[in-house]
Amino acid sequence: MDLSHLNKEQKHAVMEVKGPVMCIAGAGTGKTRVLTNRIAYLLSQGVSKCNIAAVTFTNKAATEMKERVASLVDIDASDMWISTFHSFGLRILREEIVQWRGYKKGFTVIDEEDSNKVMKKIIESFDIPKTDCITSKIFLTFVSMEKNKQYNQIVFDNDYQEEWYRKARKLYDAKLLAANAMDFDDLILNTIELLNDSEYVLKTYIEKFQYILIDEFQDTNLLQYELMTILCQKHKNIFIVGDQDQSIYSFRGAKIGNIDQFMKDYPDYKLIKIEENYRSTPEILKLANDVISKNTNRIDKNLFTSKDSKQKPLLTVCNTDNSEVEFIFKEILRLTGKGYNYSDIAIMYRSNYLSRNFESTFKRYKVPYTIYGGISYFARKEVKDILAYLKLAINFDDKFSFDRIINVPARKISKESTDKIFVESVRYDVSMFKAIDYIESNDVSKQCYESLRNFKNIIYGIKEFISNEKNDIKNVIDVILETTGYLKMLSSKKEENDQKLLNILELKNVIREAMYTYSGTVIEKLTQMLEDTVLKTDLDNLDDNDNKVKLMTYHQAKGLEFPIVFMMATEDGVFPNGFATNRFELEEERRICYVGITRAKERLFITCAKKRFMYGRVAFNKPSQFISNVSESLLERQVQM
DNA sequence: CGCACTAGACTTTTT
DNA sequence: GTCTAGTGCG
Repeated sequence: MDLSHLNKEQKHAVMEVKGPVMCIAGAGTGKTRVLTNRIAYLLSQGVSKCNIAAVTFTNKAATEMKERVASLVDIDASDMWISTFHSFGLRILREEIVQWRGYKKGFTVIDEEDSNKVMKKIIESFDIPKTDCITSKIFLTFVSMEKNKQYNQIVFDNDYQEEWYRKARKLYDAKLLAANAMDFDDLILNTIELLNDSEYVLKTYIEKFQYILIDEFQDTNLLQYELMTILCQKHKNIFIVGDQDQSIYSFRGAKIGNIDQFMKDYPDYKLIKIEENYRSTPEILKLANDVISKNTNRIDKNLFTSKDSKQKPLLTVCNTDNSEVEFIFKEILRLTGKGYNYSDIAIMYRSNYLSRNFESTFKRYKVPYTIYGGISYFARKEVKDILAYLKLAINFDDKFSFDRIINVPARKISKESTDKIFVESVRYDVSMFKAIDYIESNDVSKQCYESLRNFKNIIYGIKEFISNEKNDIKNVIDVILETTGYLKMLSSKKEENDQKLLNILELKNVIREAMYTYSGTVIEKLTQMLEDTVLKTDLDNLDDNDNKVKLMTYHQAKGLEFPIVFMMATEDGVFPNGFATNRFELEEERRICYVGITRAKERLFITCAKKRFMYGRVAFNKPSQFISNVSESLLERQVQM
């Protein structure tokens, strides 16, 4: 295999295939290239593709990795174990669980919204007075912390809270199990437990995964690391790539400490540092290096580049948030006038609300733009509603889908009536859907009784449509829209529901695509697609090469690069965020800043405003300490008139 | 059951 | 300032 396009360190990281390897790859040093080439190299050395596992954090990264491996060695990589941590766990669980700890084959995975609904019902059932310390949100964070073994992070306000939490936790587990459902954390936790429970399963997978690769290692949490540790215990060919300076998810449980743990667990590990950056100009890199050098406990590294010099990053101190927007726009117009495309430009900020100022100005200047953020595609209410009909038609046992749509659109089926159905379903040990048959006409209102019959017919209608292989399967979306009355509901307020309808119709494309990507009968393909959508946040193909200015948070920008980057609202209290107080939190903010700077390839503009409207008040902010502490020579500075 | 109103919150969120 | 979840009324 040809590795001549790699530099010395990259080559080393690709070819050092035996034993534990830690690869420190700074921003823009070709991390993905190393990973994909390493997998390709393994394959070219005769390693079978089923003996390799590679895990990342995003679907996007996983898809990209698969595609690039496939093109490097010209194989079909679609069935390779290259996936997100969660899909990885799910795949093992799906393959191995027939009957396990009460879980049955065909279990469902629920998202945070569903978890929240479950917890809310539990707290309601306690029938205790409302308090600030007993909310579903707080309890769910506790559940997640417990599942992730972050026991030390759980701090109860008082005994009362702890007592109710313990009860809630038990009920939460029981409800999920009864519904044959797992939450996101369970996908990792249960995989570990299953491996612990079953000698056979453990043996299968530790034999199987001869080579393990972990991407973005700095963002792994305790459980994810534990899972991979278990799996590589036999072959110990574990390769981790990461950059502790880009760890910006500790609020989600990411543990930079896993890097130290790795060094302890595998004392004979090999360290490979990749420091040559292929992305940014020397001026941008110098600033990045200077900013991040103020963090403590780093494995020291110094990015360098052989790229040509360009202008220094420019800090502009603006008077107000509005004049900051003006400044950025004038620059955008100037740059596009010089030949840059809109798509070369990204505006980045710490918090989503900061994008608000831009919308009206973008429209006024007629500059095309996309603001990233907000609710992701598969989490949208209307999308989930339609999918719930499809899920229920395929699987009558899907309690979460049943609850979701039994009265959406409103069809006079009250909460009391659904409670009655639930009672019947428990009594006869059948699904909620089947339990409708046990409801007598005098149990509920006449309206409700009719609606229930009708509801059954709707679901049977959908089932019939998807069972007939002659039908064009993507049209099931039209069938659902029509028969459920969903279309009628949306038409009532046309203007504001237009986008919703478009989102729903986009599902036709999703289904069409699924017919190509999955195999089996139509229903099998649909089932797989529906299982996968829980773990998807956005439409992969929606990330575009269209000629628009992109606006996003630094978190969303991780892994991306742009010729021109504007870092706006770089002010103390905004960035670093006012919530960050202790040293640990400030260091994470500084890493976010580092991520921001290193997104830029050619030009970096940093702006701040002396006066800003925040939360309906005027705030007088100082320029961010991250930037104002930087040595004089690294930055061009200007103050707006 | 569904709408309208009010209180309160208000970083980041790969799954 | 703006969005949300939760309450109360028709």
